[in-house]
Amino acid sequence: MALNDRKIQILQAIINDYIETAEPVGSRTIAKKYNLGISSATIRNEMSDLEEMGLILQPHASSGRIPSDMGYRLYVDHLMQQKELSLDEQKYLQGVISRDINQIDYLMEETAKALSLLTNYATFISEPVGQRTRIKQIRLLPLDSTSLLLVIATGDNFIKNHVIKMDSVPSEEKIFYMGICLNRVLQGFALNEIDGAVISKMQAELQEYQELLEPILKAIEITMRAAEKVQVHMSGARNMLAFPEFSDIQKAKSLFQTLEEKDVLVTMLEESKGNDIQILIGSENTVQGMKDCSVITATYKMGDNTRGTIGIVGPTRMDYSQVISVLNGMVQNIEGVLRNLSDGNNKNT
Amino acid sequence: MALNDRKIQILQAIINDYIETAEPVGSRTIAKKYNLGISSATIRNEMSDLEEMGLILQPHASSGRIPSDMGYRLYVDHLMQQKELSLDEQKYLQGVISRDINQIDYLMEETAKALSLLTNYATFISEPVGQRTRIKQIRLLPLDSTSLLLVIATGDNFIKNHVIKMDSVPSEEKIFYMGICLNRVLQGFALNEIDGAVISKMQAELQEYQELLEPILKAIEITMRAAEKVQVHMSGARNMLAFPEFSDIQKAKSLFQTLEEKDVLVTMLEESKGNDIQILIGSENTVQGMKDCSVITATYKMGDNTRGTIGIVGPTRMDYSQVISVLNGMVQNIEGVLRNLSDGNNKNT
DNA sequence: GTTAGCACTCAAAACTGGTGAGTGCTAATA
DNA sequence: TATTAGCACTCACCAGTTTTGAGTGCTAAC
Repeated sequence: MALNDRKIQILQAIINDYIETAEPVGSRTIAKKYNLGISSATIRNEMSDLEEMGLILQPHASSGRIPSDMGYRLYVDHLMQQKELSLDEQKYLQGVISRDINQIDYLMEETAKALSLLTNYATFISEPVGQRTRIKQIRLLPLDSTSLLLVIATGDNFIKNHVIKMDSVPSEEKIFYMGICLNRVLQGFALNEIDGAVISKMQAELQEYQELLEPILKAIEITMRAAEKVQVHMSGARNMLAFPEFSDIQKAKSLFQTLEEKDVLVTMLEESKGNDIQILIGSENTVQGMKDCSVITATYKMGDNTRGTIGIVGPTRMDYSQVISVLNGMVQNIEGVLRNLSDGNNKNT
Repeated sequence: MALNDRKIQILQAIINDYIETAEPVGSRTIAKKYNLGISSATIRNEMSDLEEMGLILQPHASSGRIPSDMGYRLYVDHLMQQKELSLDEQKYLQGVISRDINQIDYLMEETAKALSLLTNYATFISEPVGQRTRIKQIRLLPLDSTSLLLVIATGDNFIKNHVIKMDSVPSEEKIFYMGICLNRVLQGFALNEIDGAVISKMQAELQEYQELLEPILKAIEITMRAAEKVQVHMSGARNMLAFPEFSDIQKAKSLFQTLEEKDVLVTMLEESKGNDIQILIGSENTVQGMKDCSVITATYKMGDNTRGTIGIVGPTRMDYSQVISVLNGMVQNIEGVLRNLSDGNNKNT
């Protein structure tokens, strides 16, 4: 059975209508609303074919049809046309980032909020991550008479701190010197590369402060492990409650459970990293609890190999083309802000 | 009309039953279940009085009674008896924190998760904050040929970083020296105290690096503003969906909206800071969107004046005494972990 | 190949009466 | 005088029935 033009028109009509109304679409509706020049009976015959091909399905015997995941896939891959952002939306996008945001985590927070407001779906976003496993700079600073601060910058200029408590802290100069030594030895290393050889080297360099070495090494391990953990921000989960798909409390609850699991979200974002735009429809999602949703992800870049990912979660009948264009717009914007932030917003103003 | 013993017994019965079942409680139920030695008719008369006093109310003409906010208030203030933690719960509490958590934000995250699991309500928690507006130590570190790292430690050992971009970064020694100067001048100051006098002093000290002063000052401002913003972690919002009170999607949505607003949560926690345990019942909440809920907050301390707050949100018929005992237990635990974390978990092991 | 027409299906809405948990009131009782 | 038994009444809820309407598939005619 061939997927001729007319079948495609009908499929498109069904998808458009269902995205809009969330109600199964019947042949008469299509005949009346989209004047394809054929009668409802003919549409019925075609729909019967489309169902046989697995592109649409019937929730129950005497109801209209809804698109299947496979139907959406066909739509997304071949039928959908890119939507342009409305002026309002463009303006809003600009507005959200025009404020001088200069801390990455606020930028993430604001972006997630804006996207969930703009799309009415749920949004999650991971911060830009590059060479985060590798030590770029490592230093020590005195805080007070019993605490020392360990500062580690990773390859992607991500900074992580750790306060080390001890009985008494050496003088400022000694600490400075220790930090320099530490840095000389460990610069460029990843945590799993710090083996016996490296440690002996450190012992040699820091001979005077043997007793401090152990707590410092432990602090480095803790800090690097923490640095490797990627932060993810989530917003707009409540939007999902507005969709009839989730008026069943049980379904809503299990979706919310998934959305609260940051580890799961990170994994999802990791998996799609690299693709400019990735779309996973319903059952295509590997994560349980997302099988009733579609997830669209977009990757943004910040120089080099430093990247982050944005994900939008909606019902399978989400407005794919709108989400994609908003995401594209937002990626542009974030990249702009990050560029501005990383090469000197301090110079102007 | 006096609130005699019998009335109190009846009120208590109504509250207990309603907390358990979420169904309006009738006179016959009370007569059968709680043998107070009086007939349902007598109970009806007493209930009529209790209603007149505003302690209970009737959802509709021929239904049983439910406690009013005022009724809960009386219960919480005078009738409720402290519940002991079950062994399982005590064990769980221990287990949650026995893992070696050494980053404050993970501790917050884990605590919120544990509490929402343990109580089946929603939990939010603010990190320990003390002298966060005051600079305790300030330093500069070189990151690479075009970026400088500003590190600020505030009075409560909270660390905040900021990467400053510039055309070229001076030598390590010069930066070290600049950092020391900066520290000498600014130590002990709050952002709003850095006035003309202080700035001229800095200009004098850093004469050689006039052109760096402006970006550094700007970075200090940004960083201190960010430091002042208190982080809050939220968990278990989905639990609220399990309660019949929120089976109305609209109500659920507006509650979720409030729970997603971190600023609102911070305000709520701030307002209750200082009180060991604070209970706000239904309409007593100033925050719109929480008027159908009760919020119990507890303050935990970390030496000096450094404090954080935990909040538990549930329906007004929440299990107050259980939540209070769990909160008390958790405060003990957190304080333990923080104490351990701040006076040298690095020494042992 | 297309369409009009018709019998059929089935979910959802509207209506029905019955049930039961609750009330308030009153009169009898201790 | 406080308590209680008894009774009429209310009203949400449930189960069953009917009605409605949007939908289908099939068939015969164009």
